[in-house]
Amino acid sequence: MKNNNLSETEWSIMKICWEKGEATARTVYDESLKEKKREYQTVKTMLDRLVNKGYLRRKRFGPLWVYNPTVSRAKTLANAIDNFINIVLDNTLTPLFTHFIKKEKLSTEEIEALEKLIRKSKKGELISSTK
Amino acid sequence: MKNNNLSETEWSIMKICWEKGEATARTVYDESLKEKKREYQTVKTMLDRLVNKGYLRRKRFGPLWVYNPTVSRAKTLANAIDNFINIVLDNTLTPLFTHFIKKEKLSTEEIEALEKLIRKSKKGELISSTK
DNA sequence: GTATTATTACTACTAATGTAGTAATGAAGA
DNA sequence: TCTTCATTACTACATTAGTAGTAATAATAC
Repeated sequence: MKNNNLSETEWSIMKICWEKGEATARTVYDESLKEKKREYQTVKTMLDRLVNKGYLRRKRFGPLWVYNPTVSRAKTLANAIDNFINIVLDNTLTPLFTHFIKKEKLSTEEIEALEKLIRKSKKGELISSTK
Repeated sequence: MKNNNLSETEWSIMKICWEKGEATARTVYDESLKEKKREYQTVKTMLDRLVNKGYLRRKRFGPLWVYNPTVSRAKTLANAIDNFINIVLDNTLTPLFTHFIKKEKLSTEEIEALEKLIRKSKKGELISSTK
């Protein structure tokens, strides 16, 4: 089984692809320049790798290829979050929350999401994660 | 500047080191077996790499080396979390919270931490993160 | 003190990641 | 149609990550 996780650079390319929906290599390249200086070929390679990893699909449009995501951003995010919590946090969320407490930079939107989370957890059957 | 981020395997080795405080290669190896089958040499290489990356330090104890962390787990976690939020989540926390809402598996301890977080964010000056 | 065992040091090899060059092909202008 | 420019295809190369083998050395058991 291969490791198909996204690398740092791949994330930034995927972000652009999700935003655009459909895009040519050129478009992605131009957009990616705003974030970091990279050669066109580098971006191209990333796109092709992402196709290989199954995150993107490409279709011919006359002479050029158009790339578009095969997986939703939400789904990919969900995986990444689970993965991160598993590998780094050892499946405990408390360090994460304590971290936020220290930083205490939450938008109203985020606070709302949090309150919703608490309400839901309190009334619903809550699966206590030991340790 | 080198990329000194911890890889997946390195995280699991570091976890053991943090837990033990001080440990010989052998100890770490034995402990790591509980989690996954690996050769002793593999673990040894990881330990040495972690020394190179500056996460571990080693001291001679007679004929053998004893490894111990140079950075606290909390600090390393904090970095990793920031990094993750930056790279994957694009600095928005909402997807993270929505993810938890979907899963709704929070321990009482975690809920407590969350409530504390909300209280703190509400009274303190809250820096609204746009987007 | 010699054989056996544990530990360390050194080395190797494959895959993944980040970066990019060059050749080939297709389109488009003159 | 010939030249030029955009795009794609193919290839390369250094670095990091994951895995581990072998040689050397130190300890320990008789």
